[in-house]
Amino acid sequence: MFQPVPARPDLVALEHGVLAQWRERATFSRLRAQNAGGKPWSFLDGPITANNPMGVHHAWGRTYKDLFQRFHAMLGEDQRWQNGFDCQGLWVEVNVERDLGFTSKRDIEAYGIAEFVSLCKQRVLTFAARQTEQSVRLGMWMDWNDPEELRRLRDLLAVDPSQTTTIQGPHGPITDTVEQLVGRLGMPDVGGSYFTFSNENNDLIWGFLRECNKRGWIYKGHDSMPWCPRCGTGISQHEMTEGYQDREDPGLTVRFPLVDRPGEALLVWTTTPWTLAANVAAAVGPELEYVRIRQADATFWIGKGTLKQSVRGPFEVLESRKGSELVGWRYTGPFDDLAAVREAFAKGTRDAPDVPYEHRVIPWTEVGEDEGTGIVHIAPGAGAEDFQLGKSLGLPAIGPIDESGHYYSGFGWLTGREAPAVAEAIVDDLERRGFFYHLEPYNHRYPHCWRCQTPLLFRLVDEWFISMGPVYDQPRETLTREQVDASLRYQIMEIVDQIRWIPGFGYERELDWLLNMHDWMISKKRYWGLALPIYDCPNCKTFTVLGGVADLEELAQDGWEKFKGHTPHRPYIDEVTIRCSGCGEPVQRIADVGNPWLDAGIVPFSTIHFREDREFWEKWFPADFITESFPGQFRNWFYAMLAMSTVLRREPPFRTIFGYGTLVGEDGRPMHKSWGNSIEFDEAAERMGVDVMRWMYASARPEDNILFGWHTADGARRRLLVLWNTYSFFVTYARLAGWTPTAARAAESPMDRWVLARVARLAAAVEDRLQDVDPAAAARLIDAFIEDLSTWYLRLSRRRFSRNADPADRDAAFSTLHAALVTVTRIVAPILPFMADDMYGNLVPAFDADAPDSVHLTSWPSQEVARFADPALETAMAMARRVVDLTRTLRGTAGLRVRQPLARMWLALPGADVRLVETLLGLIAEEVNVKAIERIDDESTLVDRRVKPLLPKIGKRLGAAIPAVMTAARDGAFELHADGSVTLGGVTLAADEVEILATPRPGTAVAHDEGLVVVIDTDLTPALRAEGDARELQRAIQDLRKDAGLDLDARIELWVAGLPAEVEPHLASVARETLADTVTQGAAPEAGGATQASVELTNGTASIAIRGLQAGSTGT
RNA sequence: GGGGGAGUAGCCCAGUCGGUUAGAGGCGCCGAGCUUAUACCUCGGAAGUCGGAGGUUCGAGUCCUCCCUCCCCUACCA
Repeated sequence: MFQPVPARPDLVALEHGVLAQWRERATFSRLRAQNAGGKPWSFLDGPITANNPMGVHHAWGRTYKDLFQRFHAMLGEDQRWQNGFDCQGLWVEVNVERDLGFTSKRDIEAYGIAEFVSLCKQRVLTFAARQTEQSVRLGMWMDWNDPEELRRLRDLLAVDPSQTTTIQGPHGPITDTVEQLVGRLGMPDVGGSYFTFSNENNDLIWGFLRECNKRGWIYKGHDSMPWCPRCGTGISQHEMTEGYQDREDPGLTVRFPLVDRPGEALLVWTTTPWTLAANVAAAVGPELEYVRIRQADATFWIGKGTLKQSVRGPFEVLESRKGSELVGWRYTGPFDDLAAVREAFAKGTRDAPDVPYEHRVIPWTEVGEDEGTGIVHIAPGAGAEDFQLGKSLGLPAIGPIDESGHYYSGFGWLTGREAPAVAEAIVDDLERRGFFYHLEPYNHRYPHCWRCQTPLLFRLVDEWFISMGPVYDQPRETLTREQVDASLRYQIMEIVDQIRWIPGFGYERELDWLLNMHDWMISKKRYWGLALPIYDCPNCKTFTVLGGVADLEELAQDGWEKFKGHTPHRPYIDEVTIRCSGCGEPVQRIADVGNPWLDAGIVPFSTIHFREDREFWEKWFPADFITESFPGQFRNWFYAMLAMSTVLRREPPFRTIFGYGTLVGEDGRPMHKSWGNSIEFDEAAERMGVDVMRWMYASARPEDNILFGWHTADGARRRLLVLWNTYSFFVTYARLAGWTPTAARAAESPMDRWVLARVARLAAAVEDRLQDVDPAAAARLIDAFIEDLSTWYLRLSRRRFSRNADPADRDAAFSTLHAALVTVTRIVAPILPFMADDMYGNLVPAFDADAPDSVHLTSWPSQEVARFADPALETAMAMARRVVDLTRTLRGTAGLRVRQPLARMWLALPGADVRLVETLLGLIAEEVNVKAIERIDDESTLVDRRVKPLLPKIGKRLGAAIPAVMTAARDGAFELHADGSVTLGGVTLAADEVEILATPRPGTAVAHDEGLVVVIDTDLTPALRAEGDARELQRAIQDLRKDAGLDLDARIELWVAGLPAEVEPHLASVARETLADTVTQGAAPEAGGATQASVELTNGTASIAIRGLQAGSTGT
């Protein structure tokens, strides 16, 4: 017997039960064993940052990852099932700093880098364990580490990283120091998720960097770079985009008095007053027009086009000149007395190093007039474009601030002060000294640190880059081999060409990024991350890039013993000096750590053992499939993998990339705790259940944002409950009937054959959609099927499952519904792993000793059910359903409820499948409660024929004659010819250029749709009315049974009073349908525990009462 | 600033090669009906200047031009 199933399931409890069962039965290990040796399907997991608990947005992507892995497992394909954690970088550092209450890098240095780095590792282990547990809860099947073991390693690491311990690997126990075991996580002997902080990961990046250096692509850049004063590090172009925010800055207009033109001054505008101390020049547009104006006793030079926005108060224009005429004018800078300025200027320019430099006007074609004064303040030490401009003219550069954003010494009263905070003081100072002109707040988008939201400053620094190569000003297809070989970006583009991008715009977007990106800045002046293997000799200016820790050991001069035994992280790695390849002097590693996208970009190599097991690597590389949320990844993970694979192999690291959008609250706004639209993963899992979440995710259109919230979840749950209710119905009635699955029997009735045909098509169609990476379409197909199964198959077949049904037909119905449900559980298993397995577990294993005990161990069912396919039957059934709809509409307008039987209806059917539809007439008649259906033929007086010209076929040919033809068609003014052609509107159309449809004659009570015409006989005889009354009576009694909470098979006593005589003949059948053992004409006895009601019938009101005969019946 | 996408019913959104009556679907609303699997489901209804303006065409939600709004990518305009 099937286990009883509640009508309203507790999905969360169900999920916990299934999780326990998977654990106890080792279901996942058995699946892996079962598919071992199968055709490989290589999924590569993009690492999730192990820095916080995972959120519902992660669950979206992880649902995709899991559903595709499960689907391919059902195809029998072998997989690696390796999850990944992203471990290194500023993300983790910032949180550790916050926990410690640190505000600057000085705090970290004081605390100790070794201890700080250890805390970063511990944090990663903490959240790797946490995310592992959450992912398991989501139903994600991966080769997970035991979270307790990760926490144990973390705790041991905190106490003493050098202590020895033992963990269980897939091939037996492994003993090593805690630090080394942590560094070996994810490697073949240790197993489990990969961690990007692993020794192997870091080491392979070193190899990649050495390869880049071999080709001359690594260089040290000296530039004005965006810089976060809080984090104390430069911000790369990749990171800038994420940090733009609206911000109000002081819009300050200052006067720069001209040295050679007494009484005249330039008006210059800036939004960063702190950079004025680094001013070197004032730029004008050589082609722009500038005017000299008089205001009170002062005269100013200003861009003509900026007068309106920049000049306050009345003024008089004195003269006008082109910008090029201003070039070379000397002016007095606002901070010329500062030692740092004097010192920088004393060195002169590149072209005249012996003559002290003086502030002057320089030309710059980029100067515009939309904002400011048309004269641009240039500070090469505090702005990127300024730096480039200064460099091209050989001007000096003044770098005013240190890594925490404070002025260096040599800046007088500014020294030691925080640059962004001195704006007000500088304004006061300038006002006092006569440099001030005007100040007003200015709102603009300004770059901020993506991690800590601090506004960025521009600072003169050295950073390390991988050159992306030249951008050629010509179409890609015209590039020569030599050009491509000289430019990494075009090499990557060739790789991008070989990848399938879903959605398609990802392809263009990646190419666009590659074409426009700057060189890849790989250095970060921080602590926790890849130790860049760059040894920059201060002595001879050559730098060495190592290709692995083995190189380091070989070249080590000093400090190897201090490093030995540690993972390749700061501070220990910094202890080792090597011999400079240029001059032989000892040289230290640069202090910088690496860009974290190097860490994630190498995983197509590091996680599949590129170095230590080439055969394995070749089996799994390239990945068949990756999927990630696309915001950011075109310039981050996707880019890093593409770049690294291009350098190392010049082949694609993955074949198909499936990107998806952003998860927002159900109000369409980003989730935000203070907006009340934010939902934590754990809360969602335990309140809505993860199958519901997975259904929402799978159904979402990936390229759009998904709206996630409790209400949208309710919608998804409703859909799933329809499936559940079908299953619950089946189990309830199978138990009542004592039916259990037996050898499959051929379905005979059209309805049974139809539902099996439907499920066969579903299996094939879902397979097709999932193979084509279109889960949303797969979910839509499943959704439509559930609807068909419940509201058509089951609705019409319900009586066949009842106790009174014909036993053979009832068996057929049970057998069919069982087969359909079992197949559906297998189809939905990848998306709804819990509900599917729970249903399957009840439907199958107890009755089939050969069947797997989990749906996830079954194979994809499309082959097995393919023989049920029957498209013609499906088409005919669709027509039958439309007939039923039309008939219901007619009954509604005529005020005839479906319970009221009708004598007959007439039906006009178009098309060729008439014979097939005829086999369905019985179904239609029963569903719409009519005694007989008559076909309407062409000669019928009930319908006319109508011509529908097929416009796409005739449009081009007829052109301007169309309106006349269409008017004639509408008016029915046409002439039919024997060969099927039609003349109308003065034109003759061939048979294949028109459709002939039936249409109701005006004035008839009919419904129609695309030539399908339904007419009902609304004439009610007394016999029909009596029969309707009987149905009414029967329904009222069933309602009473429901009210009384009686079991489905409880027998009852029935009393009926006031029943009109004409209904009496039907009483016996009413009693049979309502399981009434006794029927008494008259009122129920007083105080008999009976439930009563009254029923409105055609000829009066009847009173009814029932009493259950079955002891202790308290409902289902 | 440059590039891409989008704008269709109260909301989320389909809409093919241009085809005459704008609608697959979902949510919501109104009305009716059905029902001992389903506080569910079915049927019907209301409601739209297809962002705006021009153009091409026998015919435009669909193609073209310009404009408006939103989103995404990209960008240090001082």
